[in-house]
Amino acid sequence: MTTIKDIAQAVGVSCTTVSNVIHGKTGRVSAETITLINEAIDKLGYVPNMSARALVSSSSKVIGMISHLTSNKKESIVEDPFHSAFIGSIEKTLRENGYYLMLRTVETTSDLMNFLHNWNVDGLFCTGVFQDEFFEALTTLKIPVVLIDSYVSHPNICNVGLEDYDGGYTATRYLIDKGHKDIAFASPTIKEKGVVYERFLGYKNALKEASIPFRKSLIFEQELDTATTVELGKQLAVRKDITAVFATADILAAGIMAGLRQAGKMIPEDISVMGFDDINLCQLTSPMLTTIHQDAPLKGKLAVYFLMDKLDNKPLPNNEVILPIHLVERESVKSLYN
Amino acid sequence: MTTIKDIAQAVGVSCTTVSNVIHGKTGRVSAETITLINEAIDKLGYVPNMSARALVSSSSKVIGMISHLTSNKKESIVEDPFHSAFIGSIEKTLRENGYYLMLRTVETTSDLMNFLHNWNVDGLFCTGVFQDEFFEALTTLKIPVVLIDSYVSHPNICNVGLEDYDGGYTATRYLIDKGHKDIAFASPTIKEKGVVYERFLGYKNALKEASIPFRKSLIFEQELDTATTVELGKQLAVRKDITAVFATADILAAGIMAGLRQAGKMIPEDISVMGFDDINLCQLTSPMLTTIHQDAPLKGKLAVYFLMDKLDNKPLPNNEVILPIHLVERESVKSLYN
DNA sequence: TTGTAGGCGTTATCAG
DNA sequence: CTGATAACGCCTACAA
Repeated sequence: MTTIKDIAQAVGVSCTTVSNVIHGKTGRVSAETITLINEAIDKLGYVPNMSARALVSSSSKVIGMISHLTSNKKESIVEDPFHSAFIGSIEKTLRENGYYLMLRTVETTSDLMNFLHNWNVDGLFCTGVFQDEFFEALTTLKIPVVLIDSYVSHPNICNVGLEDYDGGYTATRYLIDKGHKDIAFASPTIKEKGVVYERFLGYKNALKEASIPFRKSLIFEQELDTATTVELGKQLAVRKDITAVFATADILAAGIMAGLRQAGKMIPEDISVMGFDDINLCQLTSPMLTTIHQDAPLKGKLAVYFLMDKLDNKPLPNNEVILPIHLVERESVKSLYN
Repeated sequence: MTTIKDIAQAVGVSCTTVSNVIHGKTGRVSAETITLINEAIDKLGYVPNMSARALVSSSSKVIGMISHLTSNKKESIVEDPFHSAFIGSIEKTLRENGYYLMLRTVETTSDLMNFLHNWNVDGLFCTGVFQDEFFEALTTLKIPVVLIDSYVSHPNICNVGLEDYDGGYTATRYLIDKGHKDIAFASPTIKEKGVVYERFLGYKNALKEASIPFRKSLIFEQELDTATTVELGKQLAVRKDITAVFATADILAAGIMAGLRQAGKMIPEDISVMGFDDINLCQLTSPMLTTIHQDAPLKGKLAVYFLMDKLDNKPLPNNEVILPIHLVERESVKSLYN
């Protein structure tokens, strides 16, 4: 392990000078010394020790990506096929900016606090946070926090989100335009201030606009694991009063399609299905899934830019970015007007 | 930030004593002091500063999960739907053992070295490493390295793998038993000492055992992105000399099925398809995909156990774990004997 | 049973 | 232009 001291000795200067050169505080160092030092750094293979830096500067270059494990749910953030798509993007962008990514699952608020203190974490990403005690804790932090896919807002906190309401509206409206009136809404638990809630609102409003009465009996909330979603599909198959299903996630939609098929239904002939996210899966199902597209890598990138700006204390016009969605028409929806 | 010093002052003892209590070196501390210290720790909310510890102890509790970006490929580890499945498992197990996970993509060997030195990284996970300069670098490290899904071995390095040969053999054998003789093999580039190579060997040997001549023209190597895999399916559709396809990854198999279908082929009536991995997707395609199952979370867990043992300097009987595979029969393969 | 002191690698402050 | 020196929080001999 080459240290600053080693470089200093090799060149015959003090640690201070070396440190200054490393940090480009080159104003008061002779050009000659600079090259000498840089050569030594190359030759001896000096690499900064981040722990030492963190210790002395109270900035660690560590960014945490937090997965908040509520209650009994055992799955962590990376297991969600959609979220995992932008973690790669986040790591990349972070790296390009000289930061390091720690993945961490926390169960309680104090788990989080401990983690933060352990490493002097500089900033945080969290997904799927709701209005609860955990969120309250987040707002009290003195480090920048970027929430992804959350509908809780606070002056201390940035949000990177999606036109979820629009997504829900667009999807439902599309089904209505195709002549559907009996449209089921399938999703994980609809929590207030959550993404799903917004999409639900979009669904409801599209219905309302078309003067289609909202029916509670067409709302299906359940977990996203394959077995459950397939089961839901089977359940839906016996309902005579449904011509279309809008699922708020592609994996959910795909599971429903599988269940429907297993129950002998044809898609879209017997029943139409729409998804949300536009993950690869949409092009692999049969029929291919019509869905609402969102750009996961871009989301990750923007989240990082946001965090970087906050870390640089740049004044931000607002603390929210909303990414657009658009509909991708494939084969899983049938027009009733034929 | 409460420090050890604060605790010491609060209780009226020295830092040493506090440190000793924290580390359970309780042999030479009075019971009374111990409780006093523990109370203070609770009350003042002391959390160890890992940077400081790392600095002084040359062990950082940081474990790196390395994604090696070869050449022009831009995708990182977490974007692979299969690999991402066990990162969650790795983080969890690591956390339970007091370690922290840093995700990092490196392009060159020196990227890796820098990262390692930056944080005094205690141990490493890498996936998909081949016999190359990067691997050579790995073998020279003084920290434990656990390779996942790699067929390069070295005394300094641990491997967590799969019965890949067996998987290839079992899949092919299954197809043969169903009466297939013209079996295509689809995979990413077959690199020597890679997982895919082993599966390929299994394929070849199953053929040989059944006295079916190996034909180079039935081997298809390409990228795993959706567009390419679908394209391959279409390509396969026009080949009259193929009755079955064995794909070394479910995403590949699913893409092929989609392409086949788009070209008007029925699965498994016209052509049978087998996958590998048994990800959720297998139950969502139509028909559901017959595949070779492997246990991703277990793989992650075992990888961590391996690393922990190495870090504890436990003598290991051998530096390799091979997880078993088994065939999962679904609907994508047709018997030719009907 | 407990305390003192030195040092890990770095940066910042303040002199020269 | 450059160099001591202290400090960050922690651990570990060694002393007491």
